[in-house]
Amino acid sequence: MRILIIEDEAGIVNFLRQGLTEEGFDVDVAGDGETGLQKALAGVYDLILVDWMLPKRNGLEIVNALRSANTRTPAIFLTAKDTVHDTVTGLRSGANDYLKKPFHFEELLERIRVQLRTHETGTMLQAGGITLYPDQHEVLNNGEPVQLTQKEFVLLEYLLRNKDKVCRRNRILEVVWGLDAEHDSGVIDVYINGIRKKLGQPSDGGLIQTIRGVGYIVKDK
Amino acid sequence: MRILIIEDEAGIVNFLRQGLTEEGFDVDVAGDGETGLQKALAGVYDLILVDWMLPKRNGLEIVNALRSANTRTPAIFLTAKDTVHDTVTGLRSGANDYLKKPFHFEELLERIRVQLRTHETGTMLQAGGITLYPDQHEVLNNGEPVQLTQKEFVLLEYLLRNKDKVCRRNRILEVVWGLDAEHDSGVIDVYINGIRKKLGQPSDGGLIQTIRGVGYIVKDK
DNA sequence: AGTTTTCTTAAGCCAATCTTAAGCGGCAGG
DNA sequence: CCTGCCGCTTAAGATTGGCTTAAGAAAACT
Repeated sequence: MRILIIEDEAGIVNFLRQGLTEEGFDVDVAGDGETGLQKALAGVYDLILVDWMLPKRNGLEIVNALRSANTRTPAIFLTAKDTVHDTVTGLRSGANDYLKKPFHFEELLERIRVQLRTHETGTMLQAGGITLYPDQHEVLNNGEPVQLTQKEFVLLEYLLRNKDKVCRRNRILEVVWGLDAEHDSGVIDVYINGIRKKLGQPSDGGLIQTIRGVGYIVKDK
Repeated sequence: MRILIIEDEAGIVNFLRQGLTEEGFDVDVAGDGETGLQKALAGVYDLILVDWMLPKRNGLEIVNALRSANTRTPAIFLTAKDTVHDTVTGLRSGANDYLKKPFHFEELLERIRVQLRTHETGTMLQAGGITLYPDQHEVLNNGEPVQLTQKEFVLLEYLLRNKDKVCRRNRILEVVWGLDAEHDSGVIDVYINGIRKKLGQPSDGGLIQTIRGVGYIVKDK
């Protein structure tokens, strides 16, 4: 998720950048209104945090410009202007939220999540060239859609959710097949084989590696 | 625009009701959590204002229940609980905004407008050449009106609201038929078949795709 | 009450999917 | 170097689950 911060006070920028980066966001910064608007218009961001008072162009102008350019990227005002009139003006300009300084980072984070929630394409799991969308029930192999059966899908999803961790055979049986261990009939092997084939992966040294006597592991790289 | 207020303090209720009515909203009130949730689940409101502390069921439970029932009606918390932790919890439960008492009516009004603005897609649902107007109870297939029965309409509406997401059979049964899962008698298939026919869609690879063992998905594009 | 529409149930059919089983081959320990 | 275990691969049989159709039940309308 890419977030653009349009803010000129270095202290706040650093504070935000560090916190958001730690939370796993890609953060980009613009130090004045002009470059901020340019970047925002590019439309590559999932969310924009914008200060009101800025050099060259103020936050209000930026959000107004964005909306009249039909760009719907969610925008949150982050500003010291704290009168009701300011808030109303900010929101009316097309912003999606308005947070008064000083604010708690936790609250900002949650309000960001609210905005991203409505815009979310859903979570996804990735490893190597594989992307799996649980919500869409879809798997892409280097961008190419791959047709997996239900069991194959569930198995691959389990492996991906435990990326870089060993998945023991009995655990897989339990989770995917709902069987107690010691019922190992070799089903897993059949399905691993099927998945590897459909993904064009070798049975040895590929994305899904065999740990003899233990289980399997998906190694991202 | 219909707004539901779930709040037990008469003073606040009157204050809100009067202000919102003057602004042209249709206002409905529930005085406790139980009836509030019932009304909210009906899905006829455009927005819900909810207090946190309520008789019978608190606001948190209400919003949680709404979201897990897949009802996306925007909800705004309106509460005296003002710690950061409360705010975060409220927003995380699925609410769209969180306003601490005491608040200015002007700000509430603007925040309501923000929610209605972003959710204004409610007037119509589209995918492929299909357009569905929930309010008019009308469906167009490439501009040509299509005659759907009540159940067909509700089912298609549900699928379109969850465009590009898998709709699981048990979820469909629950939402459209009000049945608990494990009552799968094959009704869904009959109706999907009917809808596909009326829309001139193939049973395979068309707009409404079957995900074997899971459910259906409407893929736009 | 009669007629028409809509909803639900049931059953047969077929293809996708799952499971089992068996042969093969490599790796590890003796 | 042999032997047994374990995973790979394949194919055949069993099963599931969705599609389709039709007919009876319920609801809506006249």
